[in-house]
Amino acid sequence: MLGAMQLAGNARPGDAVGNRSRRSSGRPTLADVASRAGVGTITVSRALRDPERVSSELRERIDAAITALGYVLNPNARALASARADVIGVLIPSLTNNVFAEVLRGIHDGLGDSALQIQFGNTHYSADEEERLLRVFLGQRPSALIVSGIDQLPATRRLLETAGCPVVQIMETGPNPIDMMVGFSHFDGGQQATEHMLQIGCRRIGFLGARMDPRSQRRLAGYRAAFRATGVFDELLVTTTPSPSSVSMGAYLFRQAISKAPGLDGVVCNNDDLALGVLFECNRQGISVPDRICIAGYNDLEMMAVAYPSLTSIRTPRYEVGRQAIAMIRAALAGDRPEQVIVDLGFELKVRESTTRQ
Amino acid sequence: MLGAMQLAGNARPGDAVGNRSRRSSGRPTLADVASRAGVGTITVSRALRDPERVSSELRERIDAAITALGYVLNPNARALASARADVIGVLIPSLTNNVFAEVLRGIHDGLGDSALQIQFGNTHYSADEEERLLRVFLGQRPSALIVSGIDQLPATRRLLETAGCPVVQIMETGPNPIDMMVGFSHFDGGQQATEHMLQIGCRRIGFLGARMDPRSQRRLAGYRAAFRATGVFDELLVTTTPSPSSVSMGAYLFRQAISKAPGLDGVVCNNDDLALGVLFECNRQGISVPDRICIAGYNDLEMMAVAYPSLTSIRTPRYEVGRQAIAMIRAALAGDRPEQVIVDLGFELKVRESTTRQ
DNA sequence: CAAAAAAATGGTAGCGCTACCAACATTTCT
DNA sequence: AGAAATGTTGGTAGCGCTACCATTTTTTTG
Repeated sequence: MLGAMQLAGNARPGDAVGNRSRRSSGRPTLADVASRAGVGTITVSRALRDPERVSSELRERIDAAITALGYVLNPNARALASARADVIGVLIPSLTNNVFAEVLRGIHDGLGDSALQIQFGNTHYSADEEERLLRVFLGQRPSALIVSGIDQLPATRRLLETAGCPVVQIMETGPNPIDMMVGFSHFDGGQQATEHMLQIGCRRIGFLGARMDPRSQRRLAGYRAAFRATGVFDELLVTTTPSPSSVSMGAYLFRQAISKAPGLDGVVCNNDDLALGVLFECNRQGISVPDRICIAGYNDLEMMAVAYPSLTSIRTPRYEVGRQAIAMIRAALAGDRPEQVIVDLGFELKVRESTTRQ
Repeated sequence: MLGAMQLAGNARPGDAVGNRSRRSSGRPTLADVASRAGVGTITVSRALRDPERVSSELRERIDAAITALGYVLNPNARALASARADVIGVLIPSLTNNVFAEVLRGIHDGLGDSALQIQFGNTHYSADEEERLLRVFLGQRPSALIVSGIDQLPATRRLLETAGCPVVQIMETGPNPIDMMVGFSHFDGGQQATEHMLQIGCRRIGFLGARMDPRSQRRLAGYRAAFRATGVFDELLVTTTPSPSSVSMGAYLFRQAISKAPGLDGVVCNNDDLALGVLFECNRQGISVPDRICIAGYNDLEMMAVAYPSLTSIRTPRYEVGRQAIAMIRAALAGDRPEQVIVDLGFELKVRESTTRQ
């Protein structure tokens, strides 16, 4: 087994680190670096955390010792001693969702060369699972927490409020932030897409929604609001399912919608996967897009602009949400908490061929 | 700031945990649980790790104390004391890639209710970044490591060999595993897709590839091999780019291919995004699929079956790779290392409308 | 130039847990 | 019956680091 190879592999002959006690990991420690550099352990610790506070001469000797020994700091020991881990806990509802994958990418990029690490948890769109994971995370005393949405359970909210670290709610904005917020309005997005369709002459606009998490619900609410102002609404126009979203689900929901809502001339979709499914189903049934059916998606994934016909969508700043969340956390950890604790990054309606009638 | 709220929030009045030293975190510790239950600390520790080894009477008293105090184990202290963290390091080349998102999902599901946590790193398809992240991970003495592919740098490989924990290379299989492997053959997949197209009568089959990481290279090699056996090959049929893959890149590469390789009658794509881009571009240019151009993708994402026409693809067991990797790790950690250290999960050619000519 | 302030460095005592050994209680064996 | 094996429990000494203070050195100030 590999287990046996560890000592053999790590014990460098001629090294200052000789025969240690059985409990030791065999790796060089801060004390090893200190004795090799001829300084106290605490000075090495300082040189690592805040090089400015150590004279340049000692700093050089310490750096040399670190590279000579191949020293790597033990984050567990640091976390234990300082009662604070350099970890940001991130709670995301789904992994297979492109949208959150891009948020995660933004988070990673925002970290840059900071020592912070990401620990992330997948809540599977379950508030209970979110609370369970949060408790696990809090046990590690994270430096900061990022949670998705604004609909935490009351108990979860209390946990977050007393977490003792910066907390950022992402993907949405709302009135009562736990601490900070970065997102955009899903209601407005749903409304704007629908208004656009009404404007180009659609009258019987359906709404297709899968999963129907709180953000989807708000998009649907925006859709309804657009009708209140302008059009004639009919409950049969709304077709939703609690099942997860997918391209095939888009095709399925469209088939349902078209059979129960006669005269349908457009669909606003919960997200881009559904919209793509609708497009394929229209192609398959020989329904012309946009002449007979207009289509709008949500999120503006990369494929939307390439599709034929290209698909109208609401461009959401997913990557930017991740970056901004980290920027706010880093500012807060550095001591200068942003005075703007609710950041609305907005969205943009991208009008394309699927809603362009001449 | 929230920092100030922590003590206020966590100090439950009337709690056994009273005025602790300033350094303490304020949370109940193992010792608090032990004294409340009237047992030694080590017994609580055992009750937590291996309940079977503690009498049922003490176990109940300990459980009661844990819930009464709201005790949460400090993983950093555990990791420090046992020189081993309950963490599995996962190194993945991309986050925005659906394929790896599903592997990650499989990994998470495979974990089930075990105490293991995932720490994952994004290598951005860079071997140097992979090595850097690996060093960071090794500093935490993970319980196991999962790395993508089989093309690690020699130094990275050495680090993994001496990591002293189970290591699983995923997504590919090959001759010299560092420790264990779960994957499938990309060469065979590329070859099989190409052979299928030759079989249905295509003669001038192009290969479109983006990113061209090692796995893509092997798919391309399989494509070439298929020609060696049957068809007449022409280097102009291959169109690749080091840029990341995307649907628009598929459309772009197809435009290139069709202009430089006259008589093109089919394309084998590196992955499904490219294939979808090709389909859209064909639609846009009025090129009939499959009558004039046949299309095959790779991975068989969910949308492939729904597209119109539906798209042929190689179904790869991504989710299963993640699950299997964890299963092997759990077995190894439990002491019974699987005797089958290289697991080939295979793939399946899904023939659909885009390569069906009557 | 002495006194005060600031900067640089070190010693020591934990952080909360587990490895290791020891002690005792209980069962099984000869 | 006593001896040996097994099971259960606890004490103690760290794991590798940082907080807190003490000490020494350097700089600034009146």
